Amino acid sequence: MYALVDCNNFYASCERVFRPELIGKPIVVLSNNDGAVIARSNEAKEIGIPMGAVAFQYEQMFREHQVEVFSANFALYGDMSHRVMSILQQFAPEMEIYSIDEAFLLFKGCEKFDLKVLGDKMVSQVRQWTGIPISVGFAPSKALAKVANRIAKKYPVQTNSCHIIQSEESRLKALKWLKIEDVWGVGRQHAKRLCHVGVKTAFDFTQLSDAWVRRNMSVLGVRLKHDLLGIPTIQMEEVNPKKSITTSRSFERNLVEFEEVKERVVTFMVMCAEKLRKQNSCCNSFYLFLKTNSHRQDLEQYRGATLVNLPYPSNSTLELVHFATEALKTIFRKGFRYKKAGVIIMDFIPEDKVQLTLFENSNPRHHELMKTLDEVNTKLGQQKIKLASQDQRRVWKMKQEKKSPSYTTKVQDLINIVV
DNA sequence: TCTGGGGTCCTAGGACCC
DNA sequence: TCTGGGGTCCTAGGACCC
Repeated sequence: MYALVDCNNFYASCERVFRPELIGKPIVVLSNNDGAVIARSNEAKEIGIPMGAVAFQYEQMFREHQVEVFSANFALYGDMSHRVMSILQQFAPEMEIYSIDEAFLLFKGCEKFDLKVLGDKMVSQVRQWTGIPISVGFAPSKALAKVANRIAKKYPVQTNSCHIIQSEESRLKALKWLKIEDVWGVGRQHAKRLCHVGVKTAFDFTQLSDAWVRRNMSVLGVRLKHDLLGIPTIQMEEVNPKKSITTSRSFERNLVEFEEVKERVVTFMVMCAEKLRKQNSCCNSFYLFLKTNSHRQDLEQYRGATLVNLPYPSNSTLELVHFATEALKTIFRKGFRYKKAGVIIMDFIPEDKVQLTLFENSNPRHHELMKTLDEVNTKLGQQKIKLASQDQRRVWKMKQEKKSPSYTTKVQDLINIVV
């Protein structure tokens, strides 16, 4: 049996752990630059605030219902996620961390255990040790565990936040209950097409022929169908090193000057390179893009992008920044108002398996330099040592007016308890 | 004024090989 | 009437996830 464990309204719940007076009150968490709603407490959902709501369009609603608004605090969420995962790990022989707030557990060889008892214990222990509410779904396949989890989340009182799909009867009942657009792996496009052929529920989907599903939804669709039939087909996945690393941001205002954009692009590449070294890889190529604000029909639009193949694999910040700056020169056009840019590094190889080239290679002296740089920045805080080409004035420029303290990752932000 | 960020996988079609 | 057959690799675009 598999379990899918999912934290309820995760970001909102994290904020609530340290502000217990907000229990029962509507909370929303905003994206970077305080742009859009990316998490909502149940109370906020009930008021009718949709996912992705644009913050400035909902200001009045926030005021009217006294919605507590938070800027995203990813340091807090990442740390809370880590705590939850480390507790879950103790319950099953195998775990796959699927996202910041979800994990699959595989209970291989645990046939003697009473899953309901185990599930209840997960819920109460995570709640007690971290303050985060979770839901648990058990089933014979990953896709069905997702379904079971949804039921647990939808009916927390009846299920005690833990639902099990094991019998054929419970499987059919669950699939007939689940709308097709809510099935894991069925997005908007597939839902539309499925609707056209009369598929309304997950059960209807399982009645389609493999051939039709293969033709219209590729092998992924076929795997999903079998998983929903109760034949475990979607496997547990190992934690693989990343295949690409992205750093991109919308700017808090439009940027016009090359130098301004360059500063940002350099910083994005610095951040990518740090993550790249953390997984002990070098990259062979990167993609650089910049764009104007596509929401503004009144302004002239431009999207520039370029794929750069490096002459040699590298993870040196100095080298990568150099190539990024050169690449930016080729796509930057004067006269546009830029709203967003980003760097995606890819084609990784392990650091210790770099093939030397005949004419040009990564500067070997950079290796030690980067090691020292990473050590200093780890010890003394991010961006303590910067390149001259980065912006020297401030680290964060994003609009983040309602950010909560980093309660669990910064000593200055620890909560005080007065007895 | 104001609209997120970071990933993965699959497929079709073109270019190329012998 | 008829124009070989069997491959690989790469890329862009589309779909999905959180």
